[in-house]
Amino acid sequence: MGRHREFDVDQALDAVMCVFWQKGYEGASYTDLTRAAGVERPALYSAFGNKEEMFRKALARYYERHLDYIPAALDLKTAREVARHILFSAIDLNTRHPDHTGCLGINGLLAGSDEAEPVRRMLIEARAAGEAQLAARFERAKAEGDLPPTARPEVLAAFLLTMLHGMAVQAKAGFSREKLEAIADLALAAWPEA
Amino acid sequence: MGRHREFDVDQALDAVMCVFWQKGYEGASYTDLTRAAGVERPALYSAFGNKEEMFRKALARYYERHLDYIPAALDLKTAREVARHILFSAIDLNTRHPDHTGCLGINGLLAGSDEAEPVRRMLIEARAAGEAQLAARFERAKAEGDLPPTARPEVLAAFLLTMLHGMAVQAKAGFSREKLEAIADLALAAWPEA
DNA sequence: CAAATTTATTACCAATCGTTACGATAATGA
DNA sequence: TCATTATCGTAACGATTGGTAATAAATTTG
Repeated sequence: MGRHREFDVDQALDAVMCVFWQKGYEGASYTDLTRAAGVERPALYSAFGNKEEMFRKALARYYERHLDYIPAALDLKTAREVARHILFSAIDLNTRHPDHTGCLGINGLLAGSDEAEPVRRMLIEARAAGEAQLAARFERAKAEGDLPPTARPEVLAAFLLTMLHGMAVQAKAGFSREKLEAIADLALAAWPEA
Repeated sequence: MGRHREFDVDQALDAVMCVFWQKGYEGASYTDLTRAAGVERPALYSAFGNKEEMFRKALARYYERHLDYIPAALDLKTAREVARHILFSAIDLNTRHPDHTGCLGINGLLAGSDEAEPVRRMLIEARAAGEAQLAARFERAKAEGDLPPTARPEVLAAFLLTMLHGMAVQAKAGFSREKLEAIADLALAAWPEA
C-alpha cells in the first residue's frame, strides 16, 4: 500500500558511495550526496537513515563490490600469490576511477572532527578485520610449509596492508598505475621464499 | 608603537599545528583552534591570516620541526642508511604523541570538501617535493656505486614514501611502535644491495 | 598628559551543516 | 469512489561554520 519509490535504491547507494569515496565522510555534504543520487534529501533519509548509517551501508557495498578481490585472493595457493593478487588488484582499484582515486576505506580514516569519530572507528575496525584475515591465511601458509618457519605471519599481513594503504595515499596524490606497479614489484621482492 | 601582543605567537602556532595534526584541515574548527591556542578568534586572524594561511604556516613549522630528519637523513653515507633512518624516524614521529598520531602532511591529504582542495593540493605538492629530494639522493647513490646499476632511484624513492605513508595510516589505526618497526625491517629487506 | 596606534574582547554576520515538518502526490484496499 | 498509506519536493529548523565590525584596553610617541 502507499506510493512507490520512484528511484532505484541500489543505484542511489552506488552514487553516494562514490561521493564518500572521493570526499570522505565529512567532506561529503548532503548537497553533494543528493546531487549525485538525483534524489532529494528526505528520500535519502527514508532509504538509508542518517548520514552515519548511510555511510555504513556505502562502506558495506564498497567491501562487497570493490574489495571482493581480498576473499578471492585468500583462496589462492601460495602466500606469495595471495600478496601479489591483492597488491595488483588494489592498484587497479585505486587508479581505475579518475574521479575517486584511492580507497574509500582509508580516505575517511585519517582525520576529522570529533563528531566523525564513530565513523573513523568503524573504518579502523574494518581495516583490522581484513588484517586478521590476512594473518590467519599466512599462518596457514606457514603451517603448510608455504612460508619459511622463520616467517612471522602477522608481520607479513601488517606489511602487506601498509603497502596497500601507502599506495592508496599515493594514488590520491596522483600516482600512475605504472608507478604503483613498480612499487608493488619492489615490495614483493621482500617477500620470504618458502 | 601601540599595544603589545599578550600571547606567544610561536606557542600559538605550535598549538594549532597539533590540532591540525590530529583532526586534519577541515576537521579542525576555529573553536578547536582558539581553545588550543588559548587565544580569541580575531587574534588568530591578526597573527596568521585566514584558516588556509594558518594551516600553511603550521605545515611549514611541521616540516622544520618534525620532518627535519629527512634533510638530516640525506646526508648519510649510503642509500640504505638514508632509507633506514627515514623509516625509523618516521615511526618515532608517528607514535610519539598519543593524541596526534600519524603525519600532519598526510592526515589532510586524502579527503575533504571542494573548499579544501587548495589545501589538499598544497599537501600533495609538499609530498612530491620530498619525493624528488629522495629520488635525487638515490640517483647520486647509484652514480657513486652505492646502489646497483639496475636500481631505479625514482622507484626506490616512491617505494620508501609508500612505506612512510602506509605506516602513517597504520599509526592512525593504532599500531604500536614495535609493530611498525617490524614492518620497516621487512621493507628494508627489499632494499637492493650495492 | 594627550594623541596615536595596536591589540583584545564582545558580539555579530551570512552561509552551510545535518535533519525534519509539512502539504502535495500517487498508489493501494474497501 | 473514497479513505488509507507511503513517498515526494519544498522549505524550514537550530546549530555551527569561517570570517568581521565595533568598541574597550593598553602602550608608545610627542
